[in-house]
Amino acid sequence: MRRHPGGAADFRAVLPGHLITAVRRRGKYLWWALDDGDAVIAHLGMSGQFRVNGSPAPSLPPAPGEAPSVTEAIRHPHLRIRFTFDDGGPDVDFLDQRTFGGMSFAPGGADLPQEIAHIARDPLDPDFSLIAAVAAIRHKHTEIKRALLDQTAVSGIGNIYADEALWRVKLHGARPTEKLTRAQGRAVLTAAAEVMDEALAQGGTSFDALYVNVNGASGYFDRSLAAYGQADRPCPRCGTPIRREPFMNRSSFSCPRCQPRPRPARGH
DNA sequence: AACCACACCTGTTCGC
DNA sequence: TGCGAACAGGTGTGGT
Repeated sequence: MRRHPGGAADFRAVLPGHLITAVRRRGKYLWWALDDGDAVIAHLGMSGQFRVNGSPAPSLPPAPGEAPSVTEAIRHPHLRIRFTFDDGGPDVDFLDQRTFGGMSFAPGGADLPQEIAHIARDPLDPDFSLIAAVAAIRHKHTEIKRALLDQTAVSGIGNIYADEALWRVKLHGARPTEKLTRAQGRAVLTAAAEVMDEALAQGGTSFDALYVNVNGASGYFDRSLAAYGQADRPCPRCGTPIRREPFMNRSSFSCPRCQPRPRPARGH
């Protein structure tokens, strides 16, 4: 509840009596649209997950002094919020190990919460405009990978899918956006959409208990990654060992041969 | 206005 | 064996 004004007590107080009428997303944000026009926003951050109660998870006894939960259901060490419904449906749990994720209540936010309005549509959104996204990226004065991670031109792309998309179109992430051709812009965004499509078909990327669907199942797209996390392993295209470079306090992975660094811009 | 470094987090792995 | 450092990374914020 770090971002919810009023904190946990207020969040708990405003929810009862609402009916969820739709579930929507914008980039990596999700929200429940409520019948009176309000919304319940969620972002999974790095390690957040929604779980439908009854799905397998490591169990833990109630904390000392705490009564057993009403449902006698899963007590998970990273359980942060439990939603119960009076229509008899299963509980929904919000779990988060590293707490980069969170939830908040957004009055009037059913269509699009104002705190999310700056997030662009993602490539899988039915209303995504490739033309507009390419124009927005080329308009920026930065490097292509930074533009991909910045969610205001195109959303939904994180460190993994940025590296995979750049590898597919043979571009180094340090390429300046203002010198990117429209064709290159279209190509990298199309590649990003394809990577995300393929990853979704396999249930997501990480084979790890942190990254699961509402039923607790993990994906296995990590076996298909060409560049990300593949340092010193051969590029699937040319065999050159994949390189790892520090980038914004994290890492970038690329093929030194397929994705040569751009020449440093020369002053005149 | 636009861009960028940084804080926020916890659990795991690595090096000494 | 033990301990601290490094690492994983999305986003809001404050500084430039």
